[in-house]
Amino acid sequence: MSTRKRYWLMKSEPTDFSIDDLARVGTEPWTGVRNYQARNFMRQMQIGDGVLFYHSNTDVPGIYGIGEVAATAYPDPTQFQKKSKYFDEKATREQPRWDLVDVRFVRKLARGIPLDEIRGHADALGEEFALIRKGSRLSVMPVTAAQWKRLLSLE
DNA sequence: GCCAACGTTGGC
DNA sequence: GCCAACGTTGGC
Repeated sequence: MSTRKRYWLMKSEPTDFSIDDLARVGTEPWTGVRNYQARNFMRQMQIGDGVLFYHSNTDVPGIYGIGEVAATAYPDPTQFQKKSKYFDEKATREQPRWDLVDVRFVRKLARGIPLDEIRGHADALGEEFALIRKGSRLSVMPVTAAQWKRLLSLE
C-alpha cells in the first residue's frame, strides 16, 4: 500500500452537516454513507489524505472547504443504532456493513467553487470525473492530484 | 416540490 | 439470474 497522499471529494448536505459545522467541531466521523462504492473508497483512505468538502442539495452546490482524513476506516456506529436514520438491520457488530473515516477541518475556501463553474472545466478535469458525470450521485469519490490542483486554482 | 437517474430489494 | 417496483440522491 502506497503511503503517498491521495485526494478525495466528499459530499454533505449543509443543512445536515456543513463546512462551518466541521470548523466548529474540528473532527467528525463521516456517518451515514450507505453506498458500497463510496464505502469502498473510504476504506482506501489514509491519514492525511486531502478532502474537498462539497455541499450538495443546496442553493449553490459546490466545494466550500478542505479537510483531511484523521482516522482510517472503522465501522459506522450508526448502523447499529435502532433510533438512527442510518440504522441497518442487516448489520451486526460481528459483521458490520458500513465503515466511515474521521475527517478533520483544514480550512474554508476563500470563496465557494460552484458546481456549474466546475462543469465549465470539464475538459481539464476529465469526462470520467464522477462529480460532473451525468447521473452520478456518488457521495465519496477519488480526486487526482491534477484535479485537486485544478479545482483549487478556481478558488 | 419535481423528477431523472441510479441502486437495492424481492418475487419468480 | 432477471427485472419490476421501490426508495434515494441531488440538481433544478
